[in-house]
Amino acid sequence: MQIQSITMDAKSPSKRQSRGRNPRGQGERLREEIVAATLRMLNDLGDDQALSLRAVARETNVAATSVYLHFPDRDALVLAALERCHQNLMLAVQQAELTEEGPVAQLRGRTLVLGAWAHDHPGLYKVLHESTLNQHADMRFKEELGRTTTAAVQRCMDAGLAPTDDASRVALDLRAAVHGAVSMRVNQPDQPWPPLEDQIDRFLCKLVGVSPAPTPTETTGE
Amino acid sequence: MQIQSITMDAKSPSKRQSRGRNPRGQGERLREEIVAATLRMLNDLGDDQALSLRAVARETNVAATSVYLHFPDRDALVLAALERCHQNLMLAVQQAELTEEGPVAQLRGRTLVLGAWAHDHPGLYKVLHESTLNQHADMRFKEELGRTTTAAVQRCMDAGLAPTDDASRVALDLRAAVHGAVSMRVNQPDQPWPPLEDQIDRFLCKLVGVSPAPTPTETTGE
DNA sequence: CTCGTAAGTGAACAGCTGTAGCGCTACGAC
DNA sequence: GTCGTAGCGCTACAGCTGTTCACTTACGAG
Repeated sequence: MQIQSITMDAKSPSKRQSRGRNPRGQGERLREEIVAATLRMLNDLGDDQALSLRAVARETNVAATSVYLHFPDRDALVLAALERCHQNLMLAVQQAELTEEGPVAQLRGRTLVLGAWAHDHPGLYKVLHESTLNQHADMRFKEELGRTTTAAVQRCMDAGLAPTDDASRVALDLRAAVHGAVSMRVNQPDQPWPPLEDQIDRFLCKLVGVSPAPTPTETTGE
Repeated sequence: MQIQSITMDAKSPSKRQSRGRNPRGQGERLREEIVAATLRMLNDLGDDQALSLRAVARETNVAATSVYLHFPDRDALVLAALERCHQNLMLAVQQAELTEEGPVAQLRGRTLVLGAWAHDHPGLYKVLHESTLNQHADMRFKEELGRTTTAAVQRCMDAGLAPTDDASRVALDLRAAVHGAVSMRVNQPDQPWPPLEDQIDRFLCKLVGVSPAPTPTETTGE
């Protein structure tokens, strides 16, 4: 039903502020603007296939062909944006890990921040983890998330704060559960979901076997 | 100026088998064929936005305009197909539930079948649960899945086979975890995932608190 | 056989898309 | 002041899309 042909050309009245060209040697700045616009639009759309190179160019106040000065084609643009996007996410997660003390609080912190990030950037979360790009493009950079999660779980086990087990398997279970909880909320934002924090704490408790911070009941002393 | 009627559509060699029109009163049969083609293509694409009405018409060997005899517009077509798709899924789940005995086996059976269905129809699973249609269209028919899952969990609790708790909350946790596990596999099919069955059994055990059938290790003697 | 009508077509409109090739223009070293 | 070139724009092509309207064909009741 949605009409998306709003005739946004608007060529006559407020055509384009021409954006002023960058000074010599600073041509790479346009690349940054394009990536930023791409991320904004991908977040709004929640689907990479729906993003057109021309729309990105319009949003950047630039001719469509100027995008080709920095990216060989549309797919390369989207991929570059997603790689930057993933970097941002990993940075947030790592920062959360650094500000917490103790392996359990660190695992909990990084997981909560991941949930919060998804809540703040639902469209990007969708594109990053649920777009068909995952099947057709090389997104190996995403493996980092799996590795660091496993490491965080392993640290809990090493400290005796979680029952020793196959850390990568436990981490996978946790990741799946959290991704599922986040995905449901991202895809059906109007549903009356209970607090994500509580759900994550339950997953940490039941799947990993740690007792999340506030009430530090001892684990079974061994 | 330019004459643009050069395209010609490849009319001569292998255009269309004409499909033969339906007998009087059987016009609804085309509707079935169109829905079936839509589901096939959605499963291949894994994204509703990528499906074009014209492509569906081509796949059905029918003129594009003939689709409008049965659906008011493209979105209505996709929605009708997804509703049928959901019916099929629910049918499979309910059948699995009927062939099992005992609340735990039933809960396990329905969950495993859901996972198997997603494995067999990855694209449809994506469209059904992860497409942007969820945000823009009315897909309330999906609520059925939540209700029946909660009911299945409740039956386990009532039978004393799972610790009594808020059944809808436990069911939501289970659903989230399973959806996450399935979603990761569907979106990155080339990753080396461990068996889904085992993961589901762990979720049933750790999140719901039941002990899945085959190896009947006793619950902690009480 | 006649003929209303159910079933399906064809052409056209207005818009969108990715991409190629060539053209411009203003900055800044000289 | 000159002038190479970095930084970007314009036009065009070939193709796709959803949707509308007028049109045809063939079935089957009478």
